[in-house]
Amino acid sequence: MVRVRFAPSPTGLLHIGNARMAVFNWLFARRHKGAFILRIEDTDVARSERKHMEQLMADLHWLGLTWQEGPDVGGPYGPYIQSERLHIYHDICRKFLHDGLAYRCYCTPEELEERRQVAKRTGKPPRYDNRCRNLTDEQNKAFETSGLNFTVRFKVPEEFLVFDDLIRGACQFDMSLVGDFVIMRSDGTPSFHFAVAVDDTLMQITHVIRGEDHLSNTPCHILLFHALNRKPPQFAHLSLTMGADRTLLSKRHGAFSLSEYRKLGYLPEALLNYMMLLGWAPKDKKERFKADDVIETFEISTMSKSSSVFDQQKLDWLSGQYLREAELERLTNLAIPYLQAAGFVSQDENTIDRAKLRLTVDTVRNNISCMSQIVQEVNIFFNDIVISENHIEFLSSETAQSILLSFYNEICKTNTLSPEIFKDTLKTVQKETKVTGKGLYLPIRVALTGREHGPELYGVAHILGIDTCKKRIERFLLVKK
RNA sequence: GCCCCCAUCGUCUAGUGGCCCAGGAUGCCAGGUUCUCAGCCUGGAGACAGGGGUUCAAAUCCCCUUGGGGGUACCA
Repeated sequence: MVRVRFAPSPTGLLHIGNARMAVFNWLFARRHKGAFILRIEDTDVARSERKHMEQLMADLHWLGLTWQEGPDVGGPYGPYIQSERLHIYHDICRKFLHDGLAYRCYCTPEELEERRQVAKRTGKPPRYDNRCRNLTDEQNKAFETSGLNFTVRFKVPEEFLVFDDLIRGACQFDMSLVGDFVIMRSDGTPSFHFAVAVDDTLMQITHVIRGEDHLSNTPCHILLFHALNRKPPQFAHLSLTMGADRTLLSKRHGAFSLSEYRKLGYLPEALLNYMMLLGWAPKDKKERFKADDVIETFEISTMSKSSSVFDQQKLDWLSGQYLREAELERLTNLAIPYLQAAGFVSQDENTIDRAKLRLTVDTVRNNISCMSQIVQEVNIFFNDIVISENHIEFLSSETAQSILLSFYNEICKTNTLSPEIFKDTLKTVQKETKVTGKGLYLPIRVALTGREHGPELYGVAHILGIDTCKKRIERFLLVKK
């Protein structure tokens, strides 16, 4: 059975780059009818926070991902939070020490740093020189009794290590270039490498799907799997996602967090679709698809090896497509908080004119790429309009006045202003005034909205309703008198 | 510095030796849709990083260069 995991560290908001890793793990698990596991890697005590973990899970759920095992749902291989697994790492570390796979290192961070600098200056690889590996018994005893802090380092054999990456094929590393690395810090917490290998072993992970930034760490992990007596899982290193500036998308880019997109009112399925398009393309070349549509055909080996740039414009296009197709009722509900925040509709949802709201959302959905943008679009429907001096002058002209008057007389003959009636009305006005095109529409648009641009006029008139339309026209009929 | 990975339109990609003087999408430009912005429709410009090989034939295979990214921590 396939078992994969997404293992974020709760040190901030989940950004698109990491979320994408979760998506492909999830997709892979579904493709192979396996389990998707969420594990929280919070061994970096200084930067990890519980609220981040909760936010992260909420964001993932919002995206539509579900996991079979994790901190919130439990599972047979828990706990799923590394800070709650400390005793496990200690036990295994002790065993490593006992079996001679690891040793205590008494070098201080300052000493290490200095030696690194020296190595760099002399053009040598700045790796740990393994000096504590060969401490004599006397030296070890002396250190032990001195009560000095120590780390535990893993003995890295000097060998060539080759492994097959599902995406990149054969990758090989010369381990003589890698120093003995720390598996247990002096404060008793495990290092990332150690915790990962231990957890992936104990949690029976079969496939490790993660970012390419871990590629060079992989040989270290493989060594640890061997030490743990376990066949290493299969690896698949996905290309990374960059920002428009071609630097790695990171937590520093707050705007690229899942939470941010959620707040802006992007539809989760649109974002999910876009993320799947980064580094992968479906066989049929259709760019709009649901995860369900591609489950059967998804092959991780076909994923791109090169990194990709996150393209906000394409996301916006895709998001717009989804907005156009989404169920109106859903969009209306989604719109309400934004309109409330802008003061356009009441805080009390029961008093909101939903019919009008639905119509409004339906009219402007073509003009926006995420729901928060609705605020700029709908001002004219909820506020009294302000007409500039220029526009007053414009509407005072003889032709403008004749158009407005004709239009006014026509709408007085009816009691609703559906799009059809509006179009018929304009035809009549056109015949009467002999004005067509822009000359015909613009005066009415300006009188009705105070703007020269906006959504389709017939839609605007419909939402405004006949009474408001009359009132707004009346204001300018007075101009002439 | 050293190690590793990568390299097709601005961007995301299709392409696994002949179907490719390279296809799609987005973005951009133009025209259309009896108003505008947008949307939609139609059309257009736009790429195999460079140099060597291998081969009857190379975007596709090999080598070098260049460029980009990652790693080289008691971060993950």
